[in-house]
Amino acid sequence: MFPTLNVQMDVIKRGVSEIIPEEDLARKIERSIASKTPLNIKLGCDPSRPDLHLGHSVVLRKLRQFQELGHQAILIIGDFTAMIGDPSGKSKTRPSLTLEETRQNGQTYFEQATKVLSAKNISMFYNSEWLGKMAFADVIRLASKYTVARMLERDDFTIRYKAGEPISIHEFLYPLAQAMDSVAIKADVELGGTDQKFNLLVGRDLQREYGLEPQVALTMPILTGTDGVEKMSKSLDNYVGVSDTPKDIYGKTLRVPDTQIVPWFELLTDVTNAELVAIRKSLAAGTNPRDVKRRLARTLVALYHSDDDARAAEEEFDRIFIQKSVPDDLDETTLAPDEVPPTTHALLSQLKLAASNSEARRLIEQGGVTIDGEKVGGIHDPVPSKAEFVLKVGKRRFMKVIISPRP
RNA sequence: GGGCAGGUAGCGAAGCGGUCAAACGCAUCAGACUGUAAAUCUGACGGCUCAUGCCUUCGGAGGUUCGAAUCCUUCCCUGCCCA
Repeated sequence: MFPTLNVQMDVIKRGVSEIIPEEDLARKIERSIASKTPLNIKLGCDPSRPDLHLGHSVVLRKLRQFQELGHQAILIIGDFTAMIGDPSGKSKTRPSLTLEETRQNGQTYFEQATKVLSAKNISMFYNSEWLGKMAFADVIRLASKYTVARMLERDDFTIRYKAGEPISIHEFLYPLAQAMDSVAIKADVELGGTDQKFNLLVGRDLQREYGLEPQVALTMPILTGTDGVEKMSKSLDNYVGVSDTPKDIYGKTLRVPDTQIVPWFELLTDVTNAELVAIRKSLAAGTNPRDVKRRLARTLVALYHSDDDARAAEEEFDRIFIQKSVPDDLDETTLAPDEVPPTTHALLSQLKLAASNSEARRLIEQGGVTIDGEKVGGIHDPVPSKAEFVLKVGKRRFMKVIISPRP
């Protein structure tokens, strides 16, 4: 029923950052095999940001591998914490959500997560189920099980404390709340990014406190975003969304710096370890990284869409960037003749291709605007008197403008 | 509760009565180069304007002044020290 220990460990260890402690994991797996009982593999999800990107997929893919080995995936939607609003990571306080919003986001999250996860061996819980029932006395009891000094060990807190940045009391409660989730569902393994290490370890401590066997903490590397520097995140706009169109996945992937090719292959695709070695070798031997990256981009599109989409995305990309032609499926706008402004400059802001008139002026002055391939020379240039034309703004914003009377 | 230091454009950070739409760095956008890049170079980077210029910004609200991001009052927020 379950693969052997060695087979399982091989699969599980690929790409991971740390398994703490590894012996415990081996022991749990052995027992699972012997008793024919799947392990509970926990993953906490933040419903305040339900748009999943490839960064999330790193951990989700690991969870999927556990599923394929026959174990039980348990998604915990952190609706309770989202309702309070977590300001951690200093800057802005996240908006608090209503119960309905968290449910809705949770549903969205689930839908997107299942693009990666298997529909079998999966269950989902909202942590308000147990956290919402705790009385203040329970919370105090919970808080008494951990000390300030140990909390401050967390890297994030240490840094902020030293830098004189604010840390709210309730931020100390988040790791404890997350740990309570592990207690509630009796997690055997909890997955997370390396930035979750502390929280995952608190889970171990708390499970012990509550008389359970501690979970194994398994951390995955943080995926670097399309800028090749920062962690992939929506707010930095260096992400590739799992719901992005084939065109976007392909284009964004190709824009990633070459240094990310191997890590992305390792963390985001199913290429075998042997292939990974081969890819490394061929890059070292001087293969044009572009070709390897094209393969990466195709692989990713195929993963979230289909092989056909991958091929189409590549053709489209070549058409736009190599042949400098226009894409296949242009956005179109139809304007009645009396809606057409006198200048291209005005047209840009009217069509929202520029955020403001100043922005439109800048784009034109800097030579970033073309009409049917002809550069727009000045901000007073009139809109061409054609029935339709293609407006290109910057490198990749296109709009087909059709001028015709309203029916 | 008391003392001190702070809150400036997306972020970081100068400025401390006029020459401030506000230096500089990062991020961003456009152009050149290229492999689609990355790196590099050039330019832009509050809004309106062909332009001279005008309008709205320096935590909030008042005030002093011909003139305030800069001074005063007060309120809010943050950090540190003392209690």
